[in-house]
Amino acid sequence: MSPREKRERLQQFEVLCRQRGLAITVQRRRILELILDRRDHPTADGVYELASRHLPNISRTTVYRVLDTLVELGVINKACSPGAATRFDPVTARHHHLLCVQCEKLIDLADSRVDHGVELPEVGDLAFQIKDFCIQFSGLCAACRRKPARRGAAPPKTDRPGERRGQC
Amino acid sequence: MSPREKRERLQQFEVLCRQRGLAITVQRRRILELILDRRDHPTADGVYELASRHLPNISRTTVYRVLDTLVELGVINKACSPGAATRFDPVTARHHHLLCVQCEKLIDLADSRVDHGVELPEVGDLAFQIKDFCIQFSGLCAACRRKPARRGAAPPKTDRPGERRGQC
DNA sequence: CTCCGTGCAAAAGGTTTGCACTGGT
DNA sequence: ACCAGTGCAAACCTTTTGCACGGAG
Repeated sequence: MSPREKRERLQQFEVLCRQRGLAITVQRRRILELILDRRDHPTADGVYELASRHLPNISRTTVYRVLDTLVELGVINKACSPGAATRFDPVTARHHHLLCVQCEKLIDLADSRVDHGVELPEVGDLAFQIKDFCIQFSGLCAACRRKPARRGAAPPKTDRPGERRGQC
Repeated sequence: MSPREKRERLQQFEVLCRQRGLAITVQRRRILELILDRRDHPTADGVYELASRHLPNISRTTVYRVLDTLVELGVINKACSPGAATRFDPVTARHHHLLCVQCEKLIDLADSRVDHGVELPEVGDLAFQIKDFCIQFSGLCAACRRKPARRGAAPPKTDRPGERRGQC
């Protein structure tokens, strides 16, 4: 990530913290910086490794908690693992998923019109051989739309379209 | 799933087992049946719960092993969790992922042309409010294309396109 | 009859929680 | 000075592994 973009992201992070009354601690700042420098989707443990170099006394617990916070602020995203445990799907034909970002319910979507427009990307330079794809739509399920908010989460903001909430 | 389709799937399962010299055990058959009846993406533990009703002495270990086997046979799919641990992504703008089904490397794909064709599905009946989406392309990364196969996996079959290998 | 598959127990990750102390605000 | 945030340890949950027995081929 470019130094300029990185600076902007850090600034955005501080603004969000102040908005929500969250402290801007060394740990939060440093961990965010570390992740912004990465393009390889580190695991929590990987982040801990990296963070340890800068903050020798940091604990894994803190790393987990900070990552959670950063995800809630929306400055980073979780990749994969909507729930803790792996889930299994009897449908092996191509289909897509609706993931509720609140209760993490996973719903099959058998609408084949959806993916007709998807063109396989050109990945010649990556030498990646694509075999299939799956689209994950994220949002709120019927039940969660009725419930106002979840514990500890931000107050219900206006739903700016384009705002990123899902994880993938 | 319709009784007819279910019967077909079970038959396909038995054929695949015989092809690969795998035993058709009560546990494998029953667990497959259970999952075919579900549309709610049960976790391994959920499957264990269900299976326990029919096979009181079954162990969690077996459930895990059977699920693995069924996924390798291709009669069910894993949903989510390419790796054991959650991974974090500094990129919060919409982008997509290339997932290597062998080494489980996750690569960002910033090709916005890809998703221009995606039309949001009609989910009025589900009352699901879609906020965003993410496409996961699965296949083989450059490194794994060079390596022949992985431990214990099926021998390198011809790559029929349309064959489903990825998990999502 | 021969192994593959199972069950049990124990270990190995990954993540969360309770509690006391420390450092931002 | 107050309280959110941290560090430590222990608990917890999910998954994997080693080993001996039993049943499918």
